[in-house]
Amino acid sequence: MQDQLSQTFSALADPTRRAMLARLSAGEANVSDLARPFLGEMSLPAVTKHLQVLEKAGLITKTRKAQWRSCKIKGEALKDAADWMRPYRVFWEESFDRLDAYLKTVTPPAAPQGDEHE
Amino acid sequence: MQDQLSQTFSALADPTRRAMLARLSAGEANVSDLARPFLGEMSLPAVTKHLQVLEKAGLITKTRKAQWRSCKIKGEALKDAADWMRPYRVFWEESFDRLDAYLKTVTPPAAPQGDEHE
DNA sequence: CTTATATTAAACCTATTAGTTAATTAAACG
DNA sequence: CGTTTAATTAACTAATAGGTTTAATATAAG
Repeated sequence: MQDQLSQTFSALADPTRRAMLARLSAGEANVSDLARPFLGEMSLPAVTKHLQVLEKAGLITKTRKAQWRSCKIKGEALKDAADWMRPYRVFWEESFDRLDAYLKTVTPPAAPQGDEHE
Repeated sequence: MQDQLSQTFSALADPTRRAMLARLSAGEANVSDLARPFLGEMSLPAVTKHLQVLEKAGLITKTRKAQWRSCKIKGEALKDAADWMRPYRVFWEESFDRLDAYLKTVTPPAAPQGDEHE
């Protein structure tokens, strides 16, 4: 079994599943509701599988109401993923240019002439 | 070929690749440097492949210096991933409980956008 | 009890992924 | 030139992902 973070990123690496999360961000929905936009492109069992991936990744929870399963976003796994990303913000923010210049003084690029590295 | 965001999340869904990015956040490094911590667990070609995944996902760039390839983090793809996540913050912040109660009574004003579905 | 509805499970197929080893390219250097 | 060093490509394998269709389960409703 994969580590939690890998499972989370893996679950997010599919446009169908991201669309499902987007739908769920508007509120709970059962499987049929979530399936509707995709039934032209894939079968219901395929939708079930996508939801199982989301559930195993901890991105949603399902609760049973009669014969319907109501799905709901669960924030923790998303938080863990966002937390992992946070330290990398410096690489896309304006401060990056200064950081980049700094890193070039601390870790100089390999010199062309037989300069050994570490 | 997958959409950009899926490729990015997919690239992040592996602990080896995340460790490589972590190493690169400390500054540029060539393939051998990046490989060193993993050579007990996997071969050099395996490392090359991981770096190719990161490069295709736009998470790093490689520049050639003599016979070394210097790898460097490229922020944009990470930014796109972080941007996708941002609207979901409400689901793991303290305000969530109140927001959740609110969502149950009303159609929400600012739902995160789903992907175009190809 | 029977049937309809909502959802999942089982069995299967194909493409992709992550790894391997062996061979190849490319540059630097004696 | 021939060798060493850095890294990639090629060819292969095993496991996983994402889809299918058919069958099963569980609840509600007649």
